[in-house]
Amino acid sequence: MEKRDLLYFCTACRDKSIEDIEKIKCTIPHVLKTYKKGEYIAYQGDKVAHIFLLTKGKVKTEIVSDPGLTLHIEEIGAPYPLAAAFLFADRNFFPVDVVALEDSEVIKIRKEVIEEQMAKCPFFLRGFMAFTANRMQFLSERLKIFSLKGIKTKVAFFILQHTRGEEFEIGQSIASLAEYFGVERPSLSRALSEMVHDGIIEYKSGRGKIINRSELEIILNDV
Amino acid sequence: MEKRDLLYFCTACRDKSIEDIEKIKCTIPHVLKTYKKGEYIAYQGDKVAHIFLLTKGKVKTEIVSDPGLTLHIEEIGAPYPLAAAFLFADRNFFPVDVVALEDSEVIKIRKEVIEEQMAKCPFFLRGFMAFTANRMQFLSERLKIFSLKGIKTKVAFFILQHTRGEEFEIGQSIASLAEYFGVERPSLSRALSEMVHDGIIEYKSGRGKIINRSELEIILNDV
DNA sequence: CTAATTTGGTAACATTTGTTACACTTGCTA
DNA sequence: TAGCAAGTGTAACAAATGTTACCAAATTAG
Repeated sequence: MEKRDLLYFCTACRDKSIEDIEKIKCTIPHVLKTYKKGEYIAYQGDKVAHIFLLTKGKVKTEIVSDPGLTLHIEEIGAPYPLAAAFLFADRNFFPVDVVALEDSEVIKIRKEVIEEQMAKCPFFLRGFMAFTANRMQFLSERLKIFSLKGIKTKVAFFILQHTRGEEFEIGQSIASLAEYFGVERPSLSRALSEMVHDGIIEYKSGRGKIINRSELEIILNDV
Repeated sequence: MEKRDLLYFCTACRDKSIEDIEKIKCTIPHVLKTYKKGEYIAYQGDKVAHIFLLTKGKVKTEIVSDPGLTLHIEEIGAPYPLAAAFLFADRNFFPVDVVALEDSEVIKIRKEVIEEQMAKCPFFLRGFMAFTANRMQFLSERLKIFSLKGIKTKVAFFILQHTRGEEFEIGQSIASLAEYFGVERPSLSRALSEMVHDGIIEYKSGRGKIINRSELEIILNDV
């Protein structure tokens, strides 16, 4: 473990060199644990009393609904704070099992220690808040896109959000945009083609232009 | 404004009587603003430097993509903290306009003041963290449901999440469950009927029973 | 420069979901 | 008790999206 891992949330430490960080007398009580591939890091229903900073390795989460039958949920790679959303929530228990997919390393910091550190170090407080706020923002945006029905509606929303003036850039491949929307690539491709055909937008190789803005609005407001 | 509004996030104050709260010498610098119906509370692109506690009234958010053409996003009623996700985020500007739908009252507290208060009062810190964590949890769950393709998949996930043993309860009307899933009521109704017909579950008036659990798992893992 | 790989457009068809309308139940109210 | 409203199941049809396969364009590797 590097000391930097422990100061993951501290905006003042994040960019410091390893040497500088060694000099800081900022001590945070914690436990360092290593897990072999296949070991359980946390169990469904466990109370979340620590931050779990995954510093090395990779884990998966799964729901066990019946002995022998498990349901895979997602994979998470280091470095990442596990269970950050649960530590301070009213329903503060693990909704899933967490299992090491590779040999992994986890720093566990007690909730009370996190609270103290936030009270003590403004940079840590800001870093922690920034982490949760950024994640909330990310989730909000994705949920907004997902809640829009119809691929053209998603496209219209995306374009209106990513344009100032008349021209927009997709900034990523069609394939990854389709994944972002949660639809199949050919479906997105078809929707785009139809919108071009209908004279609503122009589009070519990642760049586009709004032709009929009010039509875009209509697509969106019809929802 | 009630003083309680100002201590919205403080878990120690939330349940106190108005009289008790009056006795607390906990002062938080703030600005109280009132807006007439139709007035703008914040503009798209504004830097978010305050928490906006909506204490009275109702607001809407909208994207203005072109003069005269606006896109309605959502309505928010008091009491609710506006822009809580943006205050500490790296991208800390309003993504929307915020407009008063009724005569409204807003408490504005500067970011620095919030930080100080969190450092000073553990109850405020916890309350604030609980608010953001609960919201993150809510968003995560909804996003999970939305990201599952196919109504039966959503149903399977929902059931496996809401059951210990063999029996489950929907705990809400089919209509509101359909809304939660983001699908139409008859579609959900059809999916349930088919699952009953296929011998996967039993279901009657809000209560159900898993008949073929492994089939449920298959539906989910096929995704 | 050419071949190989990736990326994107398109078409035909299958599947899912939405839409609309109606019947039936339940609980409540006049 | 009759009548009304809300909630639900269902069916026929329409519309949207997924699936699969193939080709063309763009990019990369050699």
